Amino acid sequence: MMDNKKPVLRFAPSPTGYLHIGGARTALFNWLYARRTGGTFLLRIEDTDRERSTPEAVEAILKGMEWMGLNWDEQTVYQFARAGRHRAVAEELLAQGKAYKCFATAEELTAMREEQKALKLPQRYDGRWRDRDPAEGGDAPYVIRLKARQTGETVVRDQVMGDVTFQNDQLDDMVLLRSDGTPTYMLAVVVDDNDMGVTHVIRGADHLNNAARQLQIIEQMGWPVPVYAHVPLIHGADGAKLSKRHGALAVEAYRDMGYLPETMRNYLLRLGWSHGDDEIISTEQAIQWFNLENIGKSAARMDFKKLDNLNGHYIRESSDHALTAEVVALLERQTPPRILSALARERLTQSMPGLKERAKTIVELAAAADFLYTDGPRDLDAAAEKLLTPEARTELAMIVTMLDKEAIDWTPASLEAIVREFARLRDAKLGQVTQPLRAAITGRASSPPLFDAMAVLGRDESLVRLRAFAG
RNA sequence: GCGCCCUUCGUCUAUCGGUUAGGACUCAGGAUUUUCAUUCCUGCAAGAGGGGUUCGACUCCCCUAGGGCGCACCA
Repeated sequence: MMDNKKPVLRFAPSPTGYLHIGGARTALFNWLYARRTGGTFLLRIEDTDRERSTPEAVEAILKGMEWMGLNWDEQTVYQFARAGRHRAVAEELLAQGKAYKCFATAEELTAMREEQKALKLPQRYDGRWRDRDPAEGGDAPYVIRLKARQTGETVVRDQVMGDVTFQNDQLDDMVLLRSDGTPTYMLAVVVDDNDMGVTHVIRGADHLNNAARQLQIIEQMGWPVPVYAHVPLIHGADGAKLSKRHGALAVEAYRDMGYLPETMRNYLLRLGWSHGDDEIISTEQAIQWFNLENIGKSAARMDFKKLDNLNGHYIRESSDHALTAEVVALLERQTPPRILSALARERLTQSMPGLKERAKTIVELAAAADFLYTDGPRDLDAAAEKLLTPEARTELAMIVTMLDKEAIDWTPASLEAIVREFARLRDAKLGQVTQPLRAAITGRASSPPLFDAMAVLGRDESLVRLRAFAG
C-alpha cells in the first residue's frame, strides 16, 4: 500500500438491458480518468442476477462501448464466474463471527416489513437471527448476513458529494450470500473491486447509499478503501425520471439517429462536468483536462437541441470520406438495406463540402444527398413543385439551350458565369433563376450550392434533369 | 414513513465573500449568401423562499419548499 500505484478504474454494468445514456457517461468518466492518469480501465459485467441477465444485453453493452470509442484494458470480467470466490469471502466472514446465518423465510420478512410500514417505522431487517444459535435453524435454508456495526457512523468520503455521513443504526444487516449460495451485489462488488485492484470507483449517485454498506464489508475484511466519486444522474427533459422519450435510449439508438461518437463524448462529458467556459472539447483535450473536482453535484437533463448543435459542429469537422462512410453505413442499416453504387459514393464524397454544412445529423445528411443516389428526372417535393411554374419552365428551356451551347467544360465557375449572364439579360436576380434550376436538379427548394451539384452530376445527367422540366 | 443527496437564465454551466452574475444551446433581430445552411454581430433571459453570520453574500450556517436516490435472498 506504500507504493503509488497507477489508478485502476472499472465500469461495471449489469447486463439486464442495453447500454443507456447514463451508463455511457459513467463509462466515459471512468475511461477519461484512467486515460488521463495512465491508469487501467477495466470492464466487469455484473451478471450475478441469472434471471435478468442475458447474453444479448452483454453483446449490446460491448457494442455500445465500442461505438462510443471506450476501449477497456485486459479481459472482460464476468462476475458470475467469480461466485466461488464470493462465497469463500462470505464463509470467511462467517467463520470470523463477522457474519451470521439467518433462517428467516421470505414470507416472514415480508410480514416484518409490512408491520414496520403499518407502524410507520423504518423498513429494515430487525436482526432477529443476529444473536440466535444457528442450530435452531436446523436444515432449513438460510442466508448469510453481515453482522454490521450498530452504533457509530459510517462516512463515505466522496470526491463529488463530499463527506457523507450515515448513522450505523440506519443500516441493517445486509444479505451477503443468498440461500442458493449465490452472492448478492453488495458482496460481489466489494470482493471484485478488491481483487481487481480497483482504486477509484466512479459510478452513478444512485449507489451513494450503497457505498456506506459496502464500506462496512470492506472494513470487516480489512481491505483498502477505494476513492469514491458518485456522479449525479441524468434526468429527462422534464426533470423527472429519464424515460425513453427523453433520451434513455441505447447508445446505438443515438447512432441510428445520426449522432457521431465524438459528439456523444463531448456532450456527455459537458453534461455534469466543466472546464471553465469551454464547450467544444475534443477527446484529446478531455483526456488532458478531466478531473473529479469539476464534476457538478446536481442532476442534469438531456437537451437534444444542444446535442444537435454539437453534432453539426463535429459533422462539419469530419472528413468527406469519413462522412461518406457514415452515410453509406446508415443507408445499409436501413430496412430494406440501401446499397449505393460506386458512382453515387463518388458523388457523395465530392458533394460533401457543401452537404456537411447543412446537416445536424447523419440522417439529415443522407436525406439531403438523395439527389445524388439515382439518375434521371427528379420527383419534386412540394416546395420544388411550387418553384417550377409555367413561366419558370419556359425560362428553364432557354437556360438549357444556353448551357448546352456555352458550357463546354461544365465547371461550377463556367456554369455560374452563364447563369449570371442569363439573369442579367432577363433583368432578374440570380436567385430567381437559380431556384427553378435547383428544383429540377435536386427536386428540392434547398440544396448544396447549385453549380457544384451540377458539376458533380456532370453535363449529361444535369441536362437530362433540366430538360425533364423545361417547357 | 425513514435515511441520504441536489437547487444560478427554458436547458448545460462559470463564479471557489466584494463581478454591470460570464459562456454555450434555444429563441428573436441583423450582416454575408444562388436556396437552405454555415459564419459573424446584437438582443431576451437566472442565484427556490425565509432566517441568520459578515463591513459585504449566489458563495458560509439553519429552516422551509421542490426534485432525485436508497430502504430486496435486483444490480
